[in-house]
Amino acid sequence: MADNDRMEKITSLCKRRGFIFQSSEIYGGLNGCWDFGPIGSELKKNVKSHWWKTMTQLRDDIVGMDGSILMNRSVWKASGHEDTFSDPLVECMVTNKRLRADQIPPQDGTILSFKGATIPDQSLTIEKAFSVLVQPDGSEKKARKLALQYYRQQLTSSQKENQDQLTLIDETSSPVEGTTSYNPENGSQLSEPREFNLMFKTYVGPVEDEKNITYLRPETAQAIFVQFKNVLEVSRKKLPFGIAQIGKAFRNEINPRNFIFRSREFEQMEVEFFIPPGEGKVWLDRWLEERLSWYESIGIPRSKIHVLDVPEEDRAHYSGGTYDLEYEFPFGIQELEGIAYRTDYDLKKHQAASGKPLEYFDEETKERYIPHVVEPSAGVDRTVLALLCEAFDEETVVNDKGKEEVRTVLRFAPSIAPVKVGIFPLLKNKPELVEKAKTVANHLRSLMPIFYDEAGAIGRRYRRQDEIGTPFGITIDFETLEGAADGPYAGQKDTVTLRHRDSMQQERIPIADLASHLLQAIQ
RNA sequence: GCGGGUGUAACUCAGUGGUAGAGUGCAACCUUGCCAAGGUUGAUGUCGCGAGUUCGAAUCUCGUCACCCGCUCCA
Repeated sequence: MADNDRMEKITSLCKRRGFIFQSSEIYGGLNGCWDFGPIGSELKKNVKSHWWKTMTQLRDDIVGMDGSILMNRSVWKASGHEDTFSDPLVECMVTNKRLRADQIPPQDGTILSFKGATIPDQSLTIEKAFSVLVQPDGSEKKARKLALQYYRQQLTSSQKENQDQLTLIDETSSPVEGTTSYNPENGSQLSEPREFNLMFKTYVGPVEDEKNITYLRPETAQAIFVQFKNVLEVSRKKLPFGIAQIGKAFRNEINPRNFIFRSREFEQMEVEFFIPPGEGKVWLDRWLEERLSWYESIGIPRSKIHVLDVPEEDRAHYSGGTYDLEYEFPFGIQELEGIAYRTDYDLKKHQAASGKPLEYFDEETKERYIPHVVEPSAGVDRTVLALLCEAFDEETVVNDKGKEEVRTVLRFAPSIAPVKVGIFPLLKNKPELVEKAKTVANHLRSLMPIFYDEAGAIGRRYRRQDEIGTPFGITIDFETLEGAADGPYAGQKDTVTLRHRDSMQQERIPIADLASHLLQAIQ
């Protein structure tokens, strides 16, 4: 299941070869933020263009848009984000479990209060007040045990040696009715309520005034909903039709984890697909199939994707059905994409809050209604990570001297590989080879991302490209200049060696055929 | 947010109070006729950051930041 070793190798490769760096690294980084380097940004760009092309260019029923990250605060009030993304939370002081302050039931009982605890031998005293609620049917003994547990957690590791001798001081007790300051599960005192806001708050304009508050968008979807009417109007589409968008979103995650998997700033690729009411389930299943075949097309096989039909109790409040597409990451099976039937929840909310009609008039049935929505929502960064995990391979090969060694290779599908072809003169110290290689490089450079490399032994240059997943290598050798020694092009000049990343096999091919051959292979 | 671990060159890591190291990689040159070859030379370090203790700190103490693991959280 979890394979930490593999994940570390991938992370390390990403840094070493310029896929992904820690954000603001020279200042110690920033939790939950990452930068894409030269190769990584190319890979990410390929994922996005491939998605964009599939969603817009290759079909007639989806148009694109690019919404702003900052929006009128009313958007977040109407969508429900301001309420659900921001809660006063309290924490159990013993278990650190977080609870919503407004959901604690009032309780009766007796409060046992302590002024602190002490270890007499070490003349060590913790002076922190702590109290426990003893429920009418509860025991005081248990309450004291819980208090001791709390004080033990306050000890430093060196003080913990004699924690058995810890005793409570100044116990007092008083009855109480209807308190919400204690954990209903164990009676522990709760911390003061704190605001937990998962949205990044900011001010529009230079004045930090309450009325200027808005948020960095926590999802791109809302930009689409609030522009639904405009896009419908100008695109002259009829239902069912969709609006696609790729863009950044921000969530102040409590605990970013797993490299770029859960970060605070991330990029989403979303379609809001508008449909007549009653067609939700049908389109949900159609989109599931669409999306699975898309992942397949970029090199993530269906067998590696787990489709989770999210049970109703786990779904978002607005959802009338959700599929989670999960990928087998080395750190576990985790969500790549959510396909949610959002019903007419969002448009209905915005229509009510803005007072602007967001209805659709169906010319055929002469019905007027608020469209329902099916939303395939994918994470760009997660997809990139899945591609890296899927592509990463360590292959044992026998080297020149008959010794076994490890070849690290990223087996990207050619269509998404950051660099398509490496171009090498066999030897650097032969000007005719170098000159010819540069001519070939310049010939191909306008057609695809190439990498020209003349430094070091040819084998090393091949392996360097293997590590960033370049599917093809072209070597200009003496046969290029003097004519092929044998094979179909025997005697013919201007042929090169074409080397394949996965098999390491080589073939001869005329320079004149390179462009068309490669362009076809990287589609 | 809690607990545990880690932080030294681009990467992997050694270095237990006294001059900052290795392997790999990188760069240049030589050699080299196709899979990380050989040789020579070279560059790169605020030892994560900040305080403290000390004549002296990569090393000890405290704080802090980041990453990893386990919880927790994930509208």
